[in-house]
Amino acid sequence: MRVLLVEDHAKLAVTVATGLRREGMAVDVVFDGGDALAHAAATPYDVVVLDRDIPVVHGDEVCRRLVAGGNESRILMLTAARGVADRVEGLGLGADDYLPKPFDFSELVARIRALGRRSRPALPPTLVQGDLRLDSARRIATRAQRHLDLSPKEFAVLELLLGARGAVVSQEEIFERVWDETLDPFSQAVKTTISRLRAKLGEPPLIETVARSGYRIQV
Amino acid sequence: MRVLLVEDHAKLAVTVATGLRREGMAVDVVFDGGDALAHAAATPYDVVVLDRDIPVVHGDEVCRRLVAGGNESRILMLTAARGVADRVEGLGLGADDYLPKPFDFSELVARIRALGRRSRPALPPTLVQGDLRLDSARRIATRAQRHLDLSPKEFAVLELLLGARGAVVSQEEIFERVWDETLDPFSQAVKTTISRLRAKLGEPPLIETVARSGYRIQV
DNA sequence: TAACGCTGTAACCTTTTTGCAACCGCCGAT
DNA sequence: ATCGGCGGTTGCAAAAAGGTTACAGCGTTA
Repeated sequence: MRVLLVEDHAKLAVTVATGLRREGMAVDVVFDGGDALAHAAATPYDVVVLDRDIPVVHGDEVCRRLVAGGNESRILMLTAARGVADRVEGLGLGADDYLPKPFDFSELVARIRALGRRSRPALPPTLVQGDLRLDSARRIATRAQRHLDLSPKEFAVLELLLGARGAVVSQEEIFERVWDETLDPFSQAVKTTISRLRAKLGEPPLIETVARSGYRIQV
Repeated sequence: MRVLLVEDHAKLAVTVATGLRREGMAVDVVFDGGDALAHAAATPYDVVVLDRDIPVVHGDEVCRRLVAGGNESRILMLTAARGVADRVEGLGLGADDYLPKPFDFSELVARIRALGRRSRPALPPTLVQGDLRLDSARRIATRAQRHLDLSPKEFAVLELLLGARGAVVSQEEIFERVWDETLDPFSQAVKTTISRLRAKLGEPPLIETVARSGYRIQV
């Protein structure tokens, strides 16, 4: 398990790093956001433990850039915030987890382990395909800078298709992943939703039909 | 995003499920551990939101069995415990995350989203033979950069032949693997399809007939 | 309470797929 | 040379699949 610890309080940093090493992790320590980005770009860390309040580049910004840059490390934010709103905001930045300070050391270890166990997130928070842009977290869709007013079901279907990266997704799979079991399996809901989606997406067509197989996004 | 909500407090369960649905998720609800295991086995959920204190089979046990059984869903434990020890223990069971009750709804949403952001399995490799390319996942066939508009049956037959890498495939085998048993075994469907395929593939010929044996792809 | 947005259903229409059957042509054996 | 066995082609029609739209139920909102 490779860990990058970003923490400007030298004493705390050393204590934590030592503790983590004792738990068998390979830990690198940096003291500001600039170094953090440099290190993360150079080394494939499993987890980046990121204090929010750090010099040069703020923790939030580091987080944003890591995610935007396609870095595959998991991010664990250390935050002084106690309010629920702040915590949610942290996750909204693309962090995979957060831990409010002060924290218990054994909990930090448990959370790093948990993060390291997870497979790669890989899907960036916003899916992009050509001039189409889907912000999954905020539920916002735009095409060619124009805002698309999608219903929840429409959004979910589009998200699924986009996530498949051009692979054909069967009607069955769409049905299984977007609708719950209360709906009749022979329902025509999928094709209706696709139809409505196409209308909202406009020209040129993005959703292609593959006969007897399903649908796919034009690549 | 497909979610299984395991929560025995009916009122809370309904409230949460409704809220999640409004966020565009497909939510199934069950009220005890037994049903939870049954549903999880039958449906590929992205995330299982698991209350710890549920009837029939305890949440911890459900979690353990899901993990042990190789279930690929992510598990988010809901726990009333406030102490660090209990929280750590929850993660130790194999849960991917936990959320102490009472929780803020928007935080639950954020966490489910974070968990569900999983990597797509890599697309299977494209089959290539000379200037012919078959992308099975996207259902796209091209020859010499020219797009071939193949029907599902045609695609399936070509895929089968290509998969054989130049070995002879008998008409019988093609018939068995591409058509279902509802079709008359003496049907001429295979040769018709081969004929149409050849027409679409163009020159030079790719599908060779081996008298009294079957067909094969030129190598 | 009225208006509105979301969503599933049903009815109806268009397009695609596909099996069949009739017909053609090659080739070896008689 | 003729016949018979194979295999190839093609027009056709039925069936299946997919697309569109109006409408109704429902829950929310003004």
